Amino acid sequence: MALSLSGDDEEYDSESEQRAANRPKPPKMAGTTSAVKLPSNRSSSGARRRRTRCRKCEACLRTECGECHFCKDMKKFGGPGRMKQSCIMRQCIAPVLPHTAVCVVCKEAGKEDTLEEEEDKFNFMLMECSICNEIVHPNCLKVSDASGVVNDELPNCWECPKCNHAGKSGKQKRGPGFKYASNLPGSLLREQKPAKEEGDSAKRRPDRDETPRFRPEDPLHRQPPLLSPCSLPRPRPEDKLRKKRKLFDDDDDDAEEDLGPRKKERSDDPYFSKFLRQIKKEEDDEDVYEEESERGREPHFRAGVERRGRFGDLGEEGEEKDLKSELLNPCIKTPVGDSDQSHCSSPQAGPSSEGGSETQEKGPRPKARRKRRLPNRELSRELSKALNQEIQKTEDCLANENRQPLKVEPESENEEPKRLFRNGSDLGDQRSHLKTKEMNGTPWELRHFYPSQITPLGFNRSTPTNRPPPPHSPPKCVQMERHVIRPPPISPPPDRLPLKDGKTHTIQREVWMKIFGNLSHQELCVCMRVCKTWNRWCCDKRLWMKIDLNRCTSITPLMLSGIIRRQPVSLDLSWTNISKKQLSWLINRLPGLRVLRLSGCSWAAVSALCTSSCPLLRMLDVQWVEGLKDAQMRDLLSPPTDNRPGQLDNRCKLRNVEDLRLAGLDITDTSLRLISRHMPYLSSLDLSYCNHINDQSVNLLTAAGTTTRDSLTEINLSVCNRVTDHSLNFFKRCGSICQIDLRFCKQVTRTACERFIAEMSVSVPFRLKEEKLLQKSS
DNA sequence: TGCAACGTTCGG
DNA sequence: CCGAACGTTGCA
Repeated sequence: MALSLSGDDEEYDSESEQRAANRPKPPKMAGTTSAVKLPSNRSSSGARRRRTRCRKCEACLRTECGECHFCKDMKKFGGPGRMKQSCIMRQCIAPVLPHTAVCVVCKEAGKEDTLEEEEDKFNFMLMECSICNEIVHPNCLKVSDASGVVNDELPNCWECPKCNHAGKSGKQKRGPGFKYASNLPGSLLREQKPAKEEGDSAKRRPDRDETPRFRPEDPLHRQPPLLSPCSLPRPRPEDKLRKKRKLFDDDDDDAEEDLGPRKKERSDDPYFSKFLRQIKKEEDDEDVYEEESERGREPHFRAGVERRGRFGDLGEEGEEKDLKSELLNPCIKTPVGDSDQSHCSSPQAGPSSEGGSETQEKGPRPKARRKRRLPNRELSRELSKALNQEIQKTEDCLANENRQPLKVEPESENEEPKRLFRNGSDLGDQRSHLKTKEMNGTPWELRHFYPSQITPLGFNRSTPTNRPPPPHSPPKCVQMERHVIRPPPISPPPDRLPLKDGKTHTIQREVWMKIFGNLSHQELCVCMRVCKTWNRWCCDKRLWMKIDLNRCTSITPLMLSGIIRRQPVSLDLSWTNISKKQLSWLINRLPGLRVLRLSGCSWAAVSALCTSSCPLLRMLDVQWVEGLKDAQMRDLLSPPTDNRPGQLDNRCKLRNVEDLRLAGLDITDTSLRLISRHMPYLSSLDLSYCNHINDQSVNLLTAAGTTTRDSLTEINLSVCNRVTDHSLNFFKRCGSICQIDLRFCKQVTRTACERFIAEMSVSVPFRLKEEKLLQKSS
């Protein structure tokens, strides 16, 4: 077999062949060293060589989390050890060829380390073809006119000139980092269907167009109320949409605007412009930079993201859409291409392999080029690539050293996918759509006002149908679920900004950080596009303590990865269509999360909290969650069901919650009992619009022996129509209560409030801040 | 030699 | 289709 590995491979290879032909797998064959089975889709000459950890990337340097599925399986963590998989947090980002790999031609190992010139390095490094699996030194190939296509995603991986020239279509080869894809919300594995791999791009393109992944009506159906219960009316998404969308367009027409901020800075401000030019890497790779930036404008963001970003101070709005996308997707705008860093790391997650074939040679010399084609078969693929691109480029690239002296070239197909999402109609009739959602004559938009903002009349959500339609669970949305999202980076950024001349900028990182700290998220996103160093700096989690995706109608994998990358303390996913898998995945990777807002999401999604542990969570907002009733509250509050030895944790998963928002839920005293029992630190409780809440409920919360009696400082019972004056008596026993909101409680009278104030005045002075809104004075 | 874990198969 | 299982590889 054309395998460039150590001698013993021959046998196993033939064995593999046999196996492949004789499936199902025969029972253990004694005496043979059956090994790597060939992929069933194998259409080419060699068995694929297993890759191994790079041992350098952040993932490799991590220790096992001890909590993931695979860790729990490990013997060292008390598991049976059957799964034999690496910790999810340790999935190598840049799996390398094993040391034993040698060139199929000269039988020697990679020699790039012995060389200085970038080009030599490339010519003497081992490259494994993702199609025929041959491992060769590019220099050992005699193919003259064709060049190989380097797979950005994996070190030492390309489509060799032979295969490339023969027009074979490649399969995406991924390393270990991808192998658990099938176990994660973002599986990529399933995409590698052999049957689908074949076929030319010409065929695929229409294919894709026929099945747009983004259906115009989807976001409409899922449109949450325009007013959140706790805020002023927000501008309608469509108001800004046109403009914002345009920011993301990368059509030629729009390119100028698209590049907007950066270009402007560079041209308008001579100083800044000069400065930027000094930054190492940018100047030499101007084209690359541009291109990467363009490329970075990933199409899917144009799709679902409803641009109502509230990142940073969004008073100025305008570009929230851009912002939100960028925020979560900063790295893909990262300029790369610098020969000393970018490639490097190997798994440059660039768009890779399969897909179209219209790449063009730029120059004669580089023997290989980076593949720039966007896959045009499935959106999921685009997304996958974009994701990997993002992650790998910005994070890991910086960490590794492989070098590939390749040139980047423009890629026309890049623009392709975008069209899918630019259908201006997608959000076009939101307005009319919303109108159809009016209930009981109350405009949709008004349904979620807080009492102070609405007329409570007719606002009694007494039946489930009166509930604001929360988003349905996300449609079976391939693009959202097929992603490998890697753990957040830990590597410290450089202390100083490297400049082109080899020196570094005089201002230290911490000073820059202070400056960045004064910028809005929107501005940060712009800064992220300046250079890799800024990109990393601006991603510092201190700058992203709070991430707000409220009402973002489509949570994409890129967003998820962006979130993980920033490790926010506070995350607002209200009124989004996040799925259970996504949420679960997120929570498990946000160990420092303190504030989680999920209002208006579906119970299907929120139920992710049942299986995930977030011990640090202090604030949980699940108001208006569709389907969240007593039974679900029990699931939410009860200890994990996994009681295998070593997994036992009888404590409530939400035991540290201090602020709980339950507005608009059909919960009864049953839930309140659980809350009282399981949330000893509960200080603020929002039960507004809960129609089952009555005096007895208040009695429960304030009864002797309950922790809530002493811990509660704020309670919101507004628009709870079963609550009467009598409840006020119960509140007298609350030691710490500071605010009682009884606004729009039909059965609560002002007189009773005044009486309460009078009676309490002896010990704790209260006042009426508003009608039926009692607040402790001073 | 033993451990970690890759990549595939298989069962639900 | 998904995830558990496991044979075998790669390396210290």
